[in-house]
Amino acid sequence: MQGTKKISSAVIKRLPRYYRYLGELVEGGVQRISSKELSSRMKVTASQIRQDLNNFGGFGQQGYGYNVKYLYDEIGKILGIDRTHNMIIIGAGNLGQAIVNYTDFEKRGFLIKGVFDNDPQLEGKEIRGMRVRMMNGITEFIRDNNIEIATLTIPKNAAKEVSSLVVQAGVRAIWNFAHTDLNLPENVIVENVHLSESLMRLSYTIANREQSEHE
Amino acid sequence: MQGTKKISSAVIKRLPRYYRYLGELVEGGVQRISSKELSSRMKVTASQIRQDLNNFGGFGQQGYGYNVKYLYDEIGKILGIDRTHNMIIIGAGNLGQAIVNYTDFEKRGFLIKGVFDNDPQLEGKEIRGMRVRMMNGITEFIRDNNIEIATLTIPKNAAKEVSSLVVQAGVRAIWNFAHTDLNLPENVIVENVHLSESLMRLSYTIANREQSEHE
DNA sequence: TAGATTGTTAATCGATTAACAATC
DNA sequence: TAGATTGTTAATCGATTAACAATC
Repeated sequence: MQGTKKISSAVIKRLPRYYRYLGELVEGGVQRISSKELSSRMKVTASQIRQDLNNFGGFGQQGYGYNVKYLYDEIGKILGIDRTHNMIIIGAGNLGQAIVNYTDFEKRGFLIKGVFDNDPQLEGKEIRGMRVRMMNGITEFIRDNNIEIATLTIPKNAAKEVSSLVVQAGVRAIWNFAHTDLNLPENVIVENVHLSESLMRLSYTIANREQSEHE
Repeated sequence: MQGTKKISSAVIKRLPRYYRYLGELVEGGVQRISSKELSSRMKVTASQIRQDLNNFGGFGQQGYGYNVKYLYDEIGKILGIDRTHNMIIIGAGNLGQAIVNYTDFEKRGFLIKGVFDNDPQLEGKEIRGMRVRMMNGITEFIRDNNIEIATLTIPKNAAKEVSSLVVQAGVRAIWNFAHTDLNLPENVIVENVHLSESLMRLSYTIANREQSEHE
């Protein structure tokens, strides 16, 4: 329902964090909250919260604030987690297993339908009740199970090839943990999680703090 | 050496990606590159590359471009990976194990000195030649081993307490995989990796693309 | 009603892109 | 030298913050 206005990626990056805080408030039994109160908890400006939300419509009420549960649900809809998404994990190493075992994703509607690897030693291994499958049947699996998202927890040298393969089989989005950029058609959605880059940013900040401390 | 000018976080976020691309060029035996050529590979503007680099000094040469190896090394220094960082992993579940087993971090100078958990069943378990330790000795361990970074791969309900504990023991930076914000003194560096938020951004984009496709 | 707080416009601030003189 | 490409200033664009009228 958000019309034609383009939502900036800065806003989209913040949405899940709003959702998390509102979820905690719901759990805590809080029924209403003002942008001011929420801003002090989240350490952002109240102005930013109101601006962000108003990209999607007016969810609050003057003089009252926001109904926590309602706003939580609305942001859930905006984030597209009011429905389920079929997902596969490619790469059954520790990281792949960690994602399969983290049940919160399923709670949010991301249904893990299959786990794949190319190591014959892992074939049939059970991870949270799911047998690891070999890569050869993956195209059919994607079609038969209406897979929307493929999570890549594989080494970087295999990532470009595997991502092309699953996209051709019909996957619409890639959650990419491989330490490389993928080269896919424009209409394929890619969300990168580059852990080594995250660690380098941490390292940058350490190096930089030290410097100012020594001055 | 970067003087007093404050570097924007937008620039810092891009630095590791420059470093990755330059590393690949070094491996590929490429000796020089222009901002234009790099920009077309990385799909950013040449102007942005030159602006970003000039925050830290002039690394190029008019009419020539940049020496790949030199620029790679210089960005490495800026990122603080020209030296080693002692690190511990708290939480020996799949995610913690994945990080311990991912040897590239060690190659970049992030030395994993210990792995901790509070599950007695895991005590002494070997992960890449390292015994899992119980939490009770962690304060001494941090002091004795000069630990700079603590990686938290533990559930969110434990994260705030554990992070305070290790900070008090002398840790300067937290690499936080727990799905919560930590509440630490200003001088402590926190780098968050919130996987569920990443997945929600992916989901947002899916929901949003569908909409425009249907119009 | 009076007080509170939103939705929204205007002002400010910062980041990106364009342009070009300097110079290798 | 002529051509290429940087470093850097200026112009543009976008995001954040401030302010306030609308209204619950």
